Amino acid sequence: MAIKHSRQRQVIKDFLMTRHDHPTADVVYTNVRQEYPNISLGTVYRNLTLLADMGEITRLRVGDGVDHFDADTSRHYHFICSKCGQVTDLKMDNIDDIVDIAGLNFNGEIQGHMTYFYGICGNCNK
Amino acid sequence: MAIKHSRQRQVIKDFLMTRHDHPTADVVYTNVRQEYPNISLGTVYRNLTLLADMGEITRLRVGDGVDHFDADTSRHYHFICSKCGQVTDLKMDNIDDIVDIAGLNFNGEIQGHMTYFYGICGNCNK
DNA sequence: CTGAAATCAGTAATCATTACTGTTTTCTAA
DNA sequence: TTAGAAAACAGTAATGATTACTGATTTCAG
Repeated sequence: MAIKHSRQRQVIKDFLMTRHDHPTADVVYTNVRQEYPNISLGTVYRNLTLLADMGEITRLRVGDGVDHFDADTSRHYHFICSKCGQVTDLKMDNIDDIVDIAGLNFNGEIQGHMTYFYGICGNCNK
Repeated sequence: MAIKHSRQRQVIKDFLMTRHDHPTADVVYTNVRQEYPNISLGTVYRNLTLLADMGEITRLRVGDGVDHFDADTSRHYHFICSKCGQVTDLKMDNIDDIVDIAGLNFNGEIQGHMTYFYGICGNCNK
């Protein structure tokens, strides 16, 4: 199943690259729709999954029951506000060494870890 | 809304305390059903949520799209196998200090973090 | 330029979870 | 002990995110 170029996938990725707030599939859909009025929600989901599988974007699961997507594929951490649900990037070093710590007493192969932080964001905290 | 005792809630919690594999609501349902044949799935969900809100059990979100539940409310970390989906406890110290690290350059109040590890478990790795 | 493969739009189906409703259970206080 | 208000229940319908299906359209190698 060789991957062929698709206008829709390009538009989706282009849109995602303009945003730094980790939109959900539905937000991607309604926005991309402005410029590509009859794109279908299924297409958005399929391409987000495809892009994520290809490593061109990242799928984010921050415990709110909805997947978020991020065009920034560099390893970094996220914060989700318990009040407004906003997802923001955190400026901090990677803590990959905790994978080693976790593996010390574990019989199996730990390939990675997922960490996110939660609390009240600056806006909601005023 | 004072909380009243309920036979069903007791049975659910009792069952959860016998398991150390972090079952999902559906697994709780089918098992509790053996001993309480006409308990409803809604009751299981309602009571799992209630118990979690009361802090008597923990709701686990390990990125597989399904909530898992744990009668062990002590702070500890989890590993989820990418192959079989099994969730197991990890024997390691807490790394709460990463909340401080994360908060260094962040404008807002970080209240906690959620971390889970993934990879291939000992069983699947054979 | 052609045709097989990939992708699409639109829609139906799935799956976990929550909401609703009329009935039953719990438990306080009379 | 018992009445009755509040809480919880069983059963079922609804929701919301995501995936699967289908016949039409697009892509692109030869």
